[in-house]
Amino acid sequence: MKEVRVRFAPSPTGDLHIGGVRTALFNWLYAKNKSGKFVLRIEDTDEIRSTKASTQVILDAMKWLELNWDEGPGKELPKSAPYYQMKRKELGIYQKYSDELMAKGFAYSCYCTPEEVDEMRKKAQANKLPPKYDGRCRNLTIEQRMQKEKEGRKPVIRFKIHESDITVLNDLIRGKVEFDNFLLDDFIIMKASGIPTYNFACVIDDYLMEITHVLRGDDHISNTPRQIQIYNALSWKTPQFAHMAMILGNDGARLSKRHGHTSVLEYRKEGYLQEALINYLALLGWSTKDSQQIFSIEELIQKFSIERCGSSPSIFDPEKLLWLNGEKIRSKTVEQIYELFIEWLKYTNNEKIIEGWDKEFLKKTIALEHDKIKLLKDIPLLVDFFFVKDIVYNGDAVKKVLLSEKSKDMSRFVLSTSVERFKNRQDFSSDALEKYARDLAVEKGIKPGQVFHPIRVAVSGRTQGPSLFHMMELMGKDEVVRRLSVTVSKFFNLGGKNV
RNA sequence: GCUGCCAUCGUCUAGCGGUUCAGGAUAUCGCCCUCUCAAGGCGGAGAUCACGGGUUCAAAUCCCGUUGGCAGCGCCA
Repeated sequence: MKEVRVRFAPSPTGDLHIGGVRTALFNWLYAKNKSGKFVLRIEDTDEIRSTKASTQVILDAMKWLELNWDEGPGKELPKSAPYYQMKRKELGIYQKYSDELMAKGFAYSCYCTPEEVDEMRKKAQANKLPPKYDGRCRNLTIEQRMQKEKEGRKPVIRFKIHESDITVLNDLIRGKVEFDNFLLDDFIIMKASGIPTYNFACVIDDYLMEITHVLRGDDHISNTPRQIQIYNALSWKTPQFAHMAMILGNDGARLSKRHGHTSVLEYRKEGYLQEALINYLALLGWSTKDSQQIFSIEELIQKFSIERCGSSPSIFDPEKLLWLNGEKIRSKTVEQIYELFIEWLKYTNNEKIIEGWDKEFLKKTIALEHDKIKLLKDIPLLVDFFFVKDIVYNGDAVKKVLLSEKSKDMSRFVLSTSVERFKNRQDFSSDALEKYARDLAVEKGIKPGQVFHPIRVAVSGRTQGPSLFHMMELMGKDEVVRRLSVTVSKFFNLGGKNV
C-alpha cells in the first residue's frame, strides 16, 4: 500500500488561528495514525500580505503544539524541497506547468484588466447569472495579442475550464459532491507578476510532493472542482479529498477577534497547555463511538480516523477548553507543573514574578493548590502570599472575618492567644495544628470555624486558600507567629481602636 | 444574486430503521464530602431529534421540499 502523505499549507498572512491549528492537527493525526508523512508547506504567494514575521509565528506555534513535520522548513528533502512557494516559483516550477497547459491548449493569456473583469462579473450578476469571466481572450489572434502587448498590458494566464458536464468530487467526509461546470469560469493560474495563484500552485505542489490526502476546511470545497480540472488537464491522478466542517464563534459566525483569542499563541500566553488545546480541538469535528472526551496525544493518534469526522460545523467553546486545561493540569505531577510554569514565565517574560522565591518551596505551594489551577497564569495568584513579607489583606475578608461586630472579639482572642501558644510549640505539623485549633474551640465553647477563619485571614490575607493547617505547616512556626502578630497589631492593637 | 455544504440538550457530540419516551461531556442548579476555595461523588433540569411531506409494520436514522445557518463566487489563500 502507498504511503500516506498529507500536508498543512498555511499562508503566512497573519497569526495561526484556531481553525488553522485544527486543520494542521487532523492532518498530523492522520499521518501519525497511518505511519505516513506530514508535510508543512508555506503558501506565501500573496506578495502583498505575506510576511516573514507571520511565517515565524506559524513555525513557532507548530513547534509549541508539537505538531512536528516530517518535511518542511528546516527539514528539506531533495525530492520535494523547497517548501516555500515563492522559492519554488524562483525555480520556475509553476512556469513549467503553466507552459505545458498552454501548449496543450488548456490555458491562455488574458489581457483584461481587473476593472474590465469586474465589469463582466457585475453584469452577469445583474442578470442573475453566476459572476464569471466571460472568456473573451480565449481565442485571441496573434495580432490581437501583439496589439494588447503594445498597449503595455501584461497578461495573466487563465485556465480554460471545461464548461460542460459536471465535476464529481468523492469526498472522504461528505461523500459524492457534484459541481456544475457551467458555474466555473476561466480562473487565473498565473498572475501578471508571474506568481502562481493558490488554486494552481496548490495542485502543482500537492502533486510534486506526492500528497495522497488533502484534508482541509470546507471553505475550500468550492475550489476543488477547479483543482480537479487542473489535475485532469495534466493527466495527473487526484489525491483523496476530505473537507472538514468549519469552527465558528459562539454567534455562529466565522471565528474572529470578537470571539476571544484569534491566535493560538494567545492561548499559550494565557497558560493553556499544548495538550489541552490539542485534545479540545480534536473534539471539534471528530468523535469516537463512545464520545470519549479526554485523550492523551498517543490515544488520539491511535484512535483518529477521517471516517469519524463530522460534517456539520461546530462552535468554539472557551469554557470547555478551560475545563480540559484544568483536567490536564490535575493529571500532571507537581514537578511537571513546575517545569511548565517556568517555561510559561520565560515565554511571557514574567520571570521577575518569582524572583527570590525558593524553588522547592514553590513546588510545595503548588502541590497545595494543585487541583485549583486552571491556567498556568493562575499559579502566582494562588500562591504569592506565601512569598511576600507583607501580605495583602483582602478588604472583605478583614471586614467579615476579623472586624465584624459579631466576630471581632473572638477573632482578637483567637489570634492573640495563638501567637502566645505557638511561640512555645514544638510540634508544628498540620495534624497537631488542627488538633490545637479544635481544642481551642472546645475550650472556648465556640465552633471550629470561629478559630479557623480568623487564622486563615491573618496568615494569608484571604478567605480562600489551601487547606489551612497544611499551609501553616509549610510556612513554619516563625512565619506563622510573625504573621499572626502583625495582624494583631495591625487590626487590634492600634491604641485600642479597631481600624 | 448564483452555487455548494450543514441542521440531535445553551455548547461539543453518540446515534448509521426497531433493544432510545434519545446516551456521554461541558456549562448550569441541588445534595454529599469539607477549615475556606477548589477537586471529587451523587442527583436534577435541559433536545416536540429545524419544519412539512413521503417510504416503511416501524424513522432522529432513508427520500423530497421548505426554512435557517455557514461557505464560496478575487491578478487572497
